[in-house]
This record gives sequence, structure tokens and C-alpha cells, in this order.
Amino acid sequence: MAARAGVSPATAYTYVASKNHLFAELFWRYLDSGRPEAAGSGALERLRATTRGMATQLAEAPELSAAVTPALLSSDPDVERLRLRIGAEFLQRFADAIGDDIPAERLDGVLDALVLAFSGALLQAGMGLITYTDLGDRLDSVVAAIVEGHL
Amino acid sequence: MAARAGVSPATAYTYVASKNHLFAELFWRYLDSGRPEAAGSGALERLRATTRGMATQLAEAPELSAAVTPALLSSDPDVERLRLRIGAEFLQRFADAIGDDIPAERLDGVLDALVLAFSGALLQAGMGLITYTDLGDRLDSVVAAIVEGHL
DNA sequence: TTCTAAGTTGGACACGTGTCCAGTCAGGTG
DNA sequence: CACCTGACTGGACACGTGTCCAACTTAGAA
Repeated sequence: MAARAGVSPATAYTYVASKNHLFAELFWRYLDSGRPEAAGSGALERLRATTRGMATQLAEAPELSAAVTPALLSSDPDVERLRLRIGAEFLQRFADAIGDDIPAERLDGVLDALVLAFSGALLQAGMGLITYTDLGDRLDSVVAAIVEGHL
Repeated sequence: MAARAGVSPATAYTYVASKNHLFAELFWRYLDSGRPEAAGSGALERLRATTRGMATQLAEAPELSAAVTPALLSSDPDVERLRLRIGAEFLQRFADAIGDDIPAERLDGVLDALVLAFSGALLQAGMGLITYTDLGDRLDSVVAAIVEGHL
């Protein structure tokens, strides 16, 4: 990557702390570039639009998505920062999608379940167990299973 | 580890393919050693007993649990085999816990959500975002959020 | 006894991922 | 003009994770 950027490896390390940090940074910027404006009449519809949107985005950059999975596990402080930001971003998007369609006393559990399931799905895609293309369909049914009964 | 086993590193590599394979194998054996006999009167109760049991087990070997998280991401064929086995084991345990308390046409989605959420939780614990000790509580509310409305 | 096969070994080698540092170079400042 | 500063560089070095191989040991078969 340093070569592609026209600098020496040593110089590259003055911009990013590690390979993992580089991947995490790229992923974060890519994710951030695709902020959704998930509209829809109900929480389920908006949630699905949200996961669909993210799944589509990931499917459009499968190498990056696959590379970020192990990268985000690093204990590198710069990676940790981005990890938290990415996690918070997921949470925010799901919360926005739900709006106030789910009673406050159940919201945390549902959000938690959504974030964990989404992380799990990313993990499985990162390991090649499912393709990033299949992510969307898979998440549809999972999202439905989670929010059903809370609306 | 070779030194602890009293053999040379070269010999160790005749038994395991890689460091990742070693961790995956140890984790699988550890997981397999703690097969639950989750009994209970309802699916929710049995599911909670199942996740509780696994969370407790993981909490008792946090180093191993943390080590296996990145290890399982490896593309090493031996790791891949174990990964599938471990995933299948999770699925089986959840299916057993649910029994026939959830209608067949919804079972797949619910199981999928449970497995993904559980993987996600393992991931978060492996990254140090939550402790293995907190896993149990966290999973309780997530499991409830998922199966609620399907019973 | 001799031979064989399996298991084991030290040590050389390779690659990826960084770290470190002395030195160069270009651009702006006085 | 000389000087300074900050960015950049080659190259040496270090560590972890494996791979490979010729040689050695040992148990059991012939």
C-alpha cells in the first residue's frame, strides 16, 4: 500500500500505526461514507432498510469487509478507538430505525440483540461462512425474528 | 507449549497445524467437555440455562476464550473444520433447548438470530468490550428479546 | 543380531510486520 | 544568502510463526 501511495514503508507508518489500524480506518471511512436515510412507515421496515443498506455496502467491498474482521480484533489502541466508534455507529443506526416504535423498557434488550446479531453476521461473513451478498437476506429474517413481538 | 509438553517445536507441528489450530482444538475440546443437560419447563428457561452454562464455562477459561476468537478466523483448513463443528454445536444446543416450543415456520429465523447473537457476544467478549463474566447477564436479556413473541 | 519404520530433533531458512535511526531533501524564514 | 524545520528515506534490526531436512533414537520384526 505504501508503494501504491508512492511513499516508503517507513513513511507509511507515520500515518497509520499498524496494518490493522489501516484496515479499520479504511473500513470506518467507507462505512461513514454510506450514511443511510432509512425511511419507512414502520420500525421493521426501517430496520430492514438499514441492514439491507449496510449489507449492500459491504457486499460492494468484500475484500475490505473481510480484511477488517480480524483487524478489528487487534488490541492496538487506534484500532480500539475505531472499534468503539463503529459499534456506536451500528447502535445509533438501529436506534434511529426503530424510532419510538418499541417501548422504552424493552428497547435496550432489542437493540442489544440487534447489534450482537449484526456483529455475529459480520463475523460469519468475514470467515467466509456466508457471502456478503447473502448477508442481506439472512439479516432480514433475523431482524424480523428479533423485533417481532415488540412492536 | 512445546516446551511444556517436553518436545521440540518441530515435533509440536506434527500434532497441530498451527497456533490457531491448537487454540481451536483446545477450545473445542473444552466446549465439548461441558455438554449441558439443560432442563427446564419452557423454552426460555432452557435457553437461558444453555447460554448461562456456556457463559459460565467460558468465564472459567477467559484466556482460552479470548485466544480462540482471532484463532477461529483463520483460513487454515483444520481451523475451518473446527469452526463448523463449533457452530453446529451452538445450533444444536439452542435447538435442543427450544424443543418444539416454537412453531416450525419460525424456528429457523429464531435459531439463526440466537446463533448470530451468541457469536456476536463471543466476539465482543473476545475483544474485551465486555467481560466473560458479564456475558451471562447480557445474553439473558438478549435471549429474552429474541424468543419473546414466538412462544 | 540386524533391519526397518516411526517418532523426534537441532538448526537453517523464509516471510510478514514493525521499529529505529542517521541522513537527505525541499520549502519557507530571517 | 544561510539556516531551520518537517517530511521522507534506505537499510539494519527484531520478533513471531512456520517450513524443511538430514540425522539420530528406539521399538519391534525378521
